[in-house]
Amino acid sequence: MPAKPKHDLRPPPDLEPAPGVDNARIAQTMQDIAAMLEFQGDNRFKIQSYRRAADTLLNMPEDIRAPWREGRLEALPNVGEAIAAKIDELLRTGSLGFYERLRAAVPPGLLELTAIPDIGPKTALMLHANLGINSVAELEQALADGRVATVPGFGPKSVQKLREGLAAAQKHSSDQRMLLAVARPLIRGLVDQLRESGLPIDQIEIAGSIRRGRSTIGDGDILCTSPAPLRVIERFIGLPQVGQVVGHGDHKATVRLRNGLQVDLMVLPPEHFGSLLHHFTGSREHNIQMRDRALSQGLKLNEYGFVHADGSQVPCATEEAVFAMLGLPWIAPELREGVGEIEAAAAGRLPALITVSDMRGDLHNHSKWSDGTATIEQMARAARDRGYAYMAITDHSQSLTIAHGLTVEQIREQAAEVAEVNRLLTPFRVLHGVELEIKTDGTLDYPDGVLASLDIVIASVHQGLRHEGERVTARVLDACRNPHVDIIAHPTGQILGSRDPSALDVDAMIATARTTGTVLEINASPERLDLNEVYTRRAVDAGVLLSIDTDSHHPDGFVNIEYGITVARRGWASAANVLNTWPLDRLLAWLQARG
DNA sequence: GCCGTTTTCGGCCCGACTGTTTTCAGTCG
Repeated sequence: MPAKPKHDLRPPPDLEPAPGVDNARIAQTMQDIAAMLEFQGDNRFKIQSYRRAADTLLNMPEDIRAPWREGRLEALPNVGEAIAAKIDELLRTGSLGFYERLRAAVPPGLLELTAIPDIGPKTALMLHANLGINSVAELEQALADGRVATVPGFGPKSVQKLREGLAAAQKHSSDQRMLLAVARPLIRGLVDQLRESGLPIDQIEIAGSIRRGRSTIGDGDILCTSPAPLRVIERFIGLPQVGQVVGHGDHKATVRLRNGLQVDLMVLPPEHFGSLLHHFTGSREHNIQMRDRALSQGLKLNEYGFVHADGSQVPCATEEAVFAMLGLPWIAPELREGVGEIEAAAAGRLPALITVSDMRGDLHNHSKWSDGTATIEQMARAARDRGYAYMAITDHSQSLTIAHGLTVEQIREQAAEVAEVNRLLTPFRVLHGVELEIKTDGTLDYPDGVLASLDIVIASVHQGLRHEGERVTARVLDACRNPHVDIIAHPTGQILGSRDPSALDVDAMIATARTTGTVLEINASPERLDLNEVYTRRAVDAGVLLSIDTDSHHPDGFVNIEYGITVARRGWASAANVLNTWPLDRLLAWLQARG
């Protein structure tokens, strides 16, 4: 165990953390501190420390308030005495004196300038010192009237790059991310064009956050091996989807597609493929930890392979070879976030991650009876054609009028149609269920007697998602405690890119689900992916069962299961953690026992 | 500011690309 000094920052047991101070908020503060220290020309390793601490906070599998309460902030990776004290101050008071003093010292508009491509702290400071520029608007003005060209070191090409960077930043706000389900097909299209180009391409793969399966994507990475890198680069930057060539060299090109997505291509000779793939799959924190491990074994690691102390080089043609060199088994890309996967690999304790082929059915789907577009039979046949043994029809309940929720009478009628489809398709099984509204007053949308007559009940919140945390949490916990409720669907209600998660206390829901035996859904719709990977891992750690469902409204929807599986894998889930990997008879017995 | 299978000091991941500063700093991933 690490033997770093411990200082007891444990808060008094009755001290409530400041509201709104969570992992993301503290991480943002740390990133802002790093940026402001950069402006002050502070030690770059100190700056890096704040950035690494921010990464830790964003990727760690638990809520920061847990280690805070237990006095073990300093046990977190990249958190030492000084940063632990700052986290503690933020949690106790909701603010941080050190941060406020920096804010007062750094001109406020400079941070926003660094959001523009090719503007870092040095460039922003030059613009500020020479032209008094304090904001993006002032930069725009200075570019328009030609003053930027008068600053020493700013030649015509630099000015042009600033113009393009500013235009790109205004067109596509830099924090705007694209859904995995949108970005991945785009990048696959580019890969296919290169593969079919007739150029001598040895291997070509998508890397980066797309390969790791992040739910949203900031940019794309393609890498390939070829004996003729320059020809591949030239073909790439000439592809029709390319809107702007940001840069290109002997082994690397960066372009911006017409829709704004930035894509990097790296090309190396074939013997480097494994090293290259590992390097550009990342994440940054995973790579840093891998290089730390290499250094501790007297090796240097880069995208070309390993370098021994005597300078001799060891290229790796496969990723397995990269990991093996460090005494590790291959680690799945979804786990490579620097959150304990290297330690787990070294100890032989990597989970056997769930795969799409583990799934035996889909438990959350809609038909024409509510807001779906297909009949129950069409949905069932599509599920059966996927090789599933069962599916559930779970149309909306009556309160969700916008989705044509079913009255008690209608859902009773629906039972007959389900029975008829089951007669047609046996041994495939359609479970008759409902997506039951958890109403704004906290009650459920059907009486218990109706719920008892259904095969499966999934409960969810669609209305009052903006209720304050205590209220929305109480509604969900009450639903968990109803013995007829089997699954809580899309618990936080988030819509990626457009609707923030509700204020639901997810940890409280996980704790309650653990005692009530309620299953938590990973909704596989690409825009939901709710639970997310962080809460999935907490649920897995707590021993709470998951259900991965597509929430399909038409027969084509089942293919989205891959996105739910990706979230589950990023949450370290195995098939054993997931209800709908079970065979039908085991599932039925479990549902029967719940009543 | 963090960290330790060369441990409490002296390191810190590593390289590509760009523009312009003719030898390298800035930015990015």
